[in-house]
Amino acid sequence: MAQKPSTPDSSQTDLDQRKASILEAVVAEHVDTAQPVGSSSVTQNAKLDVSPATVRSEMVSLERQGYLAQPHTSAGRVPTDKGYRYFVDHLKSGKLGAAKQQQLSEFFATVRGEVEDVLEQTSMMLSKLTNYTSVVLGGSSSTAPIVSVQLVNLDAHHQLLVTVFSDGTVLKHSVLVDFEADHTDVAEASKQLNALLHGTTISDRVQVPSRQDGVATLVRESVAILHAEQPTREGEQVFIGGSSKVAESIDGVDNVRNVLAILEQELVVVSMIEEVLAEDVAVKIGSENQLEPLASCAVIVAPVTVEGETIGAVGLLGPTRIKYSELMATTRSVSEHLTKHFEGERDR
Amino acid sequence: MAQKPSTPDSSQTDLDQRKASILEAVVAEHVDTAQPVGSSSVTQNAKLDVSPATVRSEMVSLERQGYLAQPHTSAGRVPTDKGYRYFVDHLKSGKLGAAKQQQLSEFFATVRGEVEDVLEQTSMMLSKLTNYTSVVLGGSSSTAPIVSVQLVNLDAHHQLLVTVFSDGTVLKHSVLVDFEADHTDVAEASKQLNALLHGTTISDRVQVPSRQDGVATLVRESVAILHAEQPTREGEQVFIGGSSKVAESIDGVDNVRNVLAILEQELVVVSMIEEVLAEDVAVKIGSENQLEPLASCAVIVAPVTVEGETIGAVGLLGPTRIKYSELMATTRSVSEHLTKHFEGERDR
DNA sequence: TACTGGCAGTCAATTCTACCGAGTGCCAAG
DNA sequence: CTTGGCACTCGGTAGAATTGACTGCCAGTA
Repeated sequence: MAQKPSTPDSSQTDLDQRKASILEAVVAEHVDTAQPVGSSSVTQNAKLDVSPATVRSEMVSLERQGYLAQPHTSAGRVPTDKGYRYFVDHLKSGKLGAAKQQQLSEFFATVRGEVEDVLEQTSMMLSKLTNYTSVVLGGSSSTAPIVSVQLVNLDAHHQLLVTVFSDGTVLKHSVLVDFEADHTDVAEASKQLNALLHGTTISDRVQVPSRQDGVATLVRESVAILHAEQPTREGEQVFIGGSSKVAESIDGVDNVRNVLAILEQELVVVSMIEEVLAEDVAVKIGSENQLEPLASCAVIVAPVTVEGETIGAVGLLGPTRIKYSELMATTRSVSEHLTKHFEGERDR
Repeated sequence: MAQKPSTPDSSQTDLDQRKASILEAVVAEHVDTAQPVGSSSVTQNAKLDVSPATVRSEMVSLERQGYLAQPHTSAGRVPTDKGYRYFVDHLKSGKLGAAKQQQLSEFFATVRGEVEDVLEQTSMMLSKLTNYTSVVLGGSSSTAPIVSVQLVNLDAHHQLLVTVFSDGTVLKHSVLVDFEADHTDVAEASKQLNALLHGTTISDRVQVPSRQDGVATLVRESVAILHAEQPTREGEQVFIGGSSKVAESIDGVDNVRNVLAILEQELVVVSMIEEVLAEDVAVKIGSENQLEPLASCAVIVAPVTVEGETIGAVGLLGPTRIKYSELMATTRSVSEHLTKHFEGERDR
């Protein structure tokens, strides 16, 4: 009785038709009710013509394989992370309801302003739309060409480097030098920087003057600082919308506290999202998340891509019992809208 | 028996010595234990040489006057908002513990970087130090003189106005015009703007050209946009540190949710803080807050003032049962440190 | 007159008991 | 392989009893 030869070689990674249906029904109902689901309600909701007893024995098997779990004897079953994973993997990509589609279109038709504002508003909108916490990751150090570079004299030893990119991004950095720079030096350096960098991107390398005078030093320093932007991914912006939803959707004060604490650490959020994207997965369920406090959470992420380059991402954070189909569709749709939005901007 | 002529005319706004001591003891213990406090523990902790019975009758009187409340018969007493208010008003400004003073000094000795970074880090530090949520409000549209103004051509109808202030603040705005502006127009407008605005602040009014050509229009638009900054207080920055602490310190999921929702709305936070500052009060307790969801919260605020002008504020948000003395001292100290920090920067 | 100790009364919180019912596992029959 | 039947388990709920921390009141005392 150790092995069940029900359907040949199907019990390892795949489930037979009926087991799949049962799993699906359990997921659906548990997402809906937040309660463990029993064998009889499965027979009603799944379009299976079998008795509860049959379902029960199947559920025992599903539990052995790790797809379901029992909170305690004489309770119904609850999907495990593995169960959700199977469910998600076998989801035929659902479509977004017309109403929501409409709302999204309206939002993106009316949204205006700086890149940051668009991303922030998107994040808030997404959270309001779904009632979950949203995370929007945007435009790391811009890959757009530089439109203008300017050094501003704060005082003799401190300059401020202000860089404007063609997509409207503005970056600023302190530049410290160990000699006294006067206004004319700074103005001259500014001029040279503009000549040097205008039209380039931060990943382009440029020839810098090697002279040892003040102006040349300023120019070298500034270029170095700008180029240093690239690898560190510093300047990545994170917009979190609806952190209050955490309190609603996650239960257990401790869990809420921990999840909020994670959201506070933007770097952690960035790496979390990047990890999800790196593995080319759109969803991380419960313990699949590296971060232990997220064991009770599901994360859904979709990239925002402009001309083949991933320039950001939009994500949702909720409990594992979440409407995957709908929310995945929403996330994907928002990311597509954003992509279109930014491509539109670029072409103008 | 309707009136108690115990001490002549003292029962209206002020409390006699003993009542004050009792109130203080109740506040102290309730802050500590979160439990209603009974008459006998008051006799032990307050340095009063009276019996519990006496304290009880005094507490009845305090309750009649609205300083204390009973959750139910046969429970101890809890301070009301009015009780806390009295306590706070009669607090001799406490001193900060040496350890915390040390930590603050160290932090401010090592903190570096752009204004935004300093404020953000301060907010995080303050939250970590106190274990409550902190709010740091910073540098509205800078009052510092303008160092440089620049128009950047995004496309024919869209320009980006980048303004750099002497304190390192950078502001950017979209400028839309209904004619086609080419690069030379924009460059010329940029030049004129610099000549016009360099050294002025946004509250200074300047003479703008009245000609109807493109360049003049650009200049007029830009100046108008900058001057519009002042009244709206747009661009006010809010840094919220430790929102996860809300989950710890406020009880009731609904309360947590509501408070978090408020913190999400930055505008609301700004107006809340400004209201506290406007009334020249440092503390708002419970129902004193205009915002209904904050009825269970206390807010402590201190202004950051540079050369007589309020350029920001630092605040703490916690439950009403909070260590007022210590946290007020901490808040004040941080605001002073910030003041010093920015004055130092300005003088450099 | 102001304070005190004593005492009866109140009420939330805790514990316990009993019970219900949803749901299971097992089994023998179809 | 499926099914109905049945005994069993165990969380959740409701009600009763108990506990204990207070209070308010009062009569006695300095």
